[in-house]
Amino acid sequence: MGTCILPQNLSKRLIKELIQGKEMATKLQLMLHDHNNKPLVEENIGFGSVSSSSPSSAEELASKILNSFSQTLSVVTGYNNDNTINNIIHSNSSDQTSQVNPHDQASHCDDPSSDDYGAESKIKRSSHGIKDRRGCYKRRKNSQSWTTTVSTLEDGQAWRKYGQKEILNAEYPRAYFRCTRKYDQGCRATRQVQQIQDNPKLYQTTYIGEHTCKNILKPPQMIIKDSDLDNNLMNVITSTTILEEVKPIISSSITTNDTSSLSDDHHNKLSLDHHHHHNNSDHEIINLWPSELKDLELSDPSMGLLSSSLGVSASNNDDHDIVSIMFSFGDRTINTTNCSTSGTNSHSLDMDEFVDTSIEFRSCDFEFDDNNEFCLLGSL
DNA sequence: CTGATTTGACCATA
DNA sequence: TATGGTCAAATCAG
Repeated sequence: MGTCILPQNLSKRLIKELIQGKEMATKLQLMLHDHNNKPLVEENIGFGSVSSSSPSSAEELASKILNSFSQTLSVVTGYNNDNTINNIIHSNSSDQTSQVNPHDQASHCDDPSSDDYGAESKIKRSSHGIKDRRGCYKRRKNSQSWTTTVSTLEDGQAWRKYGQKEILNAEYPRAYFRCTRKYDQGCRATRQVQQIQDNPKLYQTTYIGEHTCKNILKPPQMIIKDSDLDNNLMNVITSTTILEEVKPIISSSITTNDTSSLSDDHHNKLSLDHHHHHNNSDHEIINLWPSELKDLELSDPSMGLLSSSLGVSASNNDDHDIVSIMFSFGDRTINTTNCSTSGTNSHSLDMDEFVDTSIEFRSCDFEFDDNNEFCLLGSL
């Protein structure tokens, strides 16, 4: 697989929408400010026992939304300028990592009774005289795989380590992980992790196969209807602006032309994941937040990491392009949609789920009028 | 044959 | 008890 390239029309649409999102966030910030000519402050904004860096006011929240838009915009524009996301290497070609395919197997171990991952039947070879079936596996070929360089072993997914091996000409051993749902759900996703020789603080992680289990925590997803985009999409844009806590653990390096955007006052680190999920024939669904965040939230749901994310989705077909951006905070979401059809544009910012006892955004809509001006419908 | 990958049993920990 | 790491052994693949 080659370098991911966002199609130009889609990237333009994406950037445009991000700009509009940024403008909306700016106006939202102003609105919150103008309400009483001073920032609104809520004692309880619904983050539970938030950490010190969680937003403590609607204004701060708006500010962070704005910042997230800015950061995401920087990444998108930077990415599309030179396409240098070096830490994501798509590979279906053969390297030292074996490529695997669930349906392309040949093994003498095709004992029907061994199907469905019955390995956990706990039959002890010693007590039953049954031949040890260790290592009796089905190596797969041509399965989708991708390699990324990360600074942590955590990726938010449930892996179980099943092996470690010294690799020839490599200073560090390679660790093998499988999905914890392998046996109860037959999920065949695996990953391999190996410290990078030149920089042991970084890990080269190779994901092999896709998760087919349902219990893994899934991020918001980008759905690309145009199957032609399959191989050349930048698939994840995640901003962690809101999540100051996770800065130390998110340091997947991203190279863009706009390096300043990655080292601003907020020290925001951005992480790109590449997790394709081909759910059906013509949709590509892409995870939108770094898996590091998922894991962190699992360990401490009060952090609200999963729900503090900027999702960007785009779809593209013959009739129209749709780009939507969704913010969610806890159980509240802001979804912006830009639908362009045959030269007409409409924009809306739906906040119907943005319900909070403190800020009461219930049933209010934001829209762009004919002049493309942002306006508020309903009332706070 | 050799190196890489996976299994299964065992063990540690929460 | 459930979950996950360790590791020797079995097996795959070149």
